[in-house]
Amino acid sequence: MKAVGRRGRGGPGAGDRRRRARYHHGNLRRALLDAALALVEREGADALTLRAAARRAGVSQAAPYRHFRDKEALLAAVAEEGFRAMTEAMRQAAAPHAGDPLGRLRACGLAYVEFATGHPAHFRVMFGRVAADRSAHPRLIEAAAEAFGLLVGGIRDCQNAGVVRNGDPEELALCAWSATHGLSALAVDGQLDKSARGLGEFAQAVIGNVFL
Amino acid sequence: MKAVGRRGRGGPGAGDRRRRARYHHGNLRRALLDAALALVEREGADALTLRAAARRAGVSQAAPYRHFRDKEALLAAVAEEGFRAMTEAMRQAAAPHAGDPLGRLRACGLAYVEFATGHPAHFRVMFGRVAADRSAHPRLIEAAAEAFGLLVGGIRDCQNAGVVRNGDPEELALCAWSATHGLSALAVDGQLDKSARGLGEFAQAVIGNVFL
DNA sequence: CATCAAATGTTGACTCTGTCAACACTGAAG
DNA sequence: CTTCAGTGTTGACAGAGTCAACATTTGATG
Repeated sequence: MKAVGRRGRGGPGAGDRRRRARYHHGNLRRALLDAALALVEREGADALTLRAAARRAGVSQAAPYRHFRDKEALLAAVAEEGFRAMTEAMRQAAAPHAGDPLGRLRACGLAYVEFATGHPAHFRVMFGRVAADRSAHPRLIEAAAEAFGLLVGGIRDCQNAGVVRNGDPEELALCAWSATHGLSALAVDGQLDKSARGLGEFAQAVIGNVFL
Repeated sequence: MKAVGRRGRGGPGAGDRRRRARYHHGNLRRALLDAALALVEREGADALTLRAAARRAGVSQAAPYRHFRDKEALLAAVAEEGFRAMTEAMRQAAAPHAGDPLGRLRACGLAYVEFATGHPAHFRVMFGRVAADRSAHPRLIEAAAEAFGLLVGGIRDCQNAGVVRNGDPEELALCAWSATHGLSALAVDGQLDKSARGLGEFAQAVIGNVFL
């Protein structure tokens, strides 16, 4: 009698969890996030729907509300994961260049662009409308700040090492960030078709041009 | 007897058009576009709904389908108008600087950023997902190309006049465009709060930094 | 162990949105 | 005047976000 012998939970094809279907999922929040990530990654940002995520996680349509206040909260969480992943990618790209500040910076910028072009839908969620009031999602802000911090720190290191022209670090950083982000955004929006050959080279050129 | 004596067209409060309400609107396409623009401008991109636009134009929910294949087509038209407006703004900003290529370029870049920050929601529509297949909206592509052409042309002029460092023109143009667009996008997404003081100055700095 | 309260899921319902089919009104051409 | 293409209208359907009411677990407490 422990089986939830109703008429099945939801539509057909909701894969059984191997173990007897439990009423409580155990880690629904994480499962919903994974489902949301998968949806964004494979079907685009428009496919990210609370109901679709719930379906994918094998729960009812209202279940997500126990873990996310509303759709905006899910969006924010997805964006946050994106920033963390991008930060990690930048870190790994910079790692081999210990002792070479400029090399690290270039690698970071390249990783930024590659993350964007490699995960366009996710990138769009990260920088899209996400929320009317971003300040309602402090963890999102923190994650974004960490990514930005990597760039700013890299520039500061370059300046300290004397391999970049002088000037207000904050200002130079903003310049570098703008160039990197702009290139990424334009690439993601498909505005750069004509020069489809080597986006990576362009990225290097853009990054290099900013400092010289 | 000419009066359409039914029970009114649609819900209550559909403002009468001063003249006797006509069954045919006369210029619904334009009215819908204006309604859409107003919605985006005053209530954000999320408020842009086919039904809301129809309501605002005083017609039924299905009427828009006589003028736009689907919501995507309306979105594309809104984006197109945005690009045209931005192009016009850049032209007017550059006008006073005849004979001064660098001045023109700076003015264009500044106008680009100002358009973005002055019409954030509209800017988001212009560069958002808009359509899965952008190539289905040739007029949009054309309008966007015209705007970008202004920037690229301005850079070429600077190079011809020798006021910008040498290098592959295409590459430098992309660099300038990326920096300008990136700054705009970051500003619109609210990532630049800490330095909220003078965005205009930053714009100048970014634009100036790219060339030196 | 028995019990109860907090978590966490489920149903069912409401409203809004995009979209379609069927029908109605209008103006212009014949 | 008749007719027809163009343009609007109603009504309906499915899918989405969200909420209220109810069900099932689980863990703390006696």
